[in-house]
Amino acid sequence: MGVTTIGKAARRAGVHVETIRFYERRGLIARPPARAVGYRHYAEDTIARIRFIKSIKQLGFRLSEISTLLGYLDNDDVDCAAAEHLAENKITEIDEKILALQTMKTALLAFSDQCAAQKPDGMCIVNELYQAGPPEEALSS
Amino acid sequence: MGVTTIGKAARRAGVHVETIRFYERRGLIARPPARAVGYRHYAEDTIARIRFIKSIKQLGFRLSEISTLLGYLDNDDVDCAAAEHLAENKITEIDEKILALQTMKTALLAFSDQCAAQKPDGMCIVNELYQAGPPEEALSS
DNA sequence: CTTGCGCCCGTACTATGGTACGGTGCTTAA
DNA sequence: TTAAGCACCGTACCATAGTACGGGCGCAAG
Repeated sequence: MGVTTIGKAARRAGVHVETIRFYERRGLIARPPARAVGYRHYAEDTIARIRFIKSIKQLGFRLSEISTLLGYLDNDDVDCAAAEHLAENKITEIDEKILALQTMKTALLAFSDQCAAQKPDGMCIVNELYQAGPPEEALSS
Repeated sequence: MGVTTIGKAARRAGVHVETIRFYERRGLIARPPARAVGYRHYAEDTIARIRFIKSIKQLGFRLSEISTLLGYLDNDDVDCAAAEHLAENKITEIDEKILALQTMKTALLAFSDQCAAQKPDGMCIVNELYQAGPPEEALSS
């Protein structure tokens, strides 16, 4: 029973079988040393590695970034300064996304308000916005 | 000079030529009535429509959603209640995204702090996190 | 009239993170 | 021993919003 096949590994790591295979293709985890015996056998540290990937991913890192990070780890080449740097860059990135979303939200709220204010005549501002089009000078993509 | 070809239309609407063609394929805008004369000619309202798409997109709506909205508009089937509903759904969606990002940010900040605290021995917590793996019970995807 | 830019079209490719499929083969329990 | 159930593999596909490409023409200016 002790043989950890890909299915068991997937269950233990909390991912799908296909995800493990996908990570192998991407080079995030090594594929077990060929099937001399039959099926691939997954070692404990591989499972830990998959869980690590999963948890880092939840911090908003892309697989490509995780790949780089794992490269450092595999070479014992991670110091706190580098790790902090990664984290801070990601925080900046996240802040930018939040800001963009908040901008959208503000605009949507303003839109909603205009909608509510204009109800009496039954005509929605969407119609006017559509028929008029936004101002011509708003051309910066 | 008055002939608005796709290139001029694109410049005036603030998008790329390929984007217009892409929108045509998606059915967001009608493709001008074939080229009897030669090149396609873009009417003013088509340009306004593209600008409308662009501005709605900036509110966070997907092209598929914009497509639906345009369908309503084309049938004069938009009232304020429906428009407000769309906006509110989108706001909810945006709030969820913001929340997820803020969760990430909090975790990253905690991570950063731990990094800063552990500097003395030169070992980064990333290494430990990696070698230990996250707790086994964290299996809910 | 010819050069060259712009437009035509379908198709393929980009990034992202998987998910699905189909045919074969190993493995294990009844 | 045999059938069920995983595992193996490559490849194709999902959504998203374009972007790029290549070959073939139109059209206008010089």
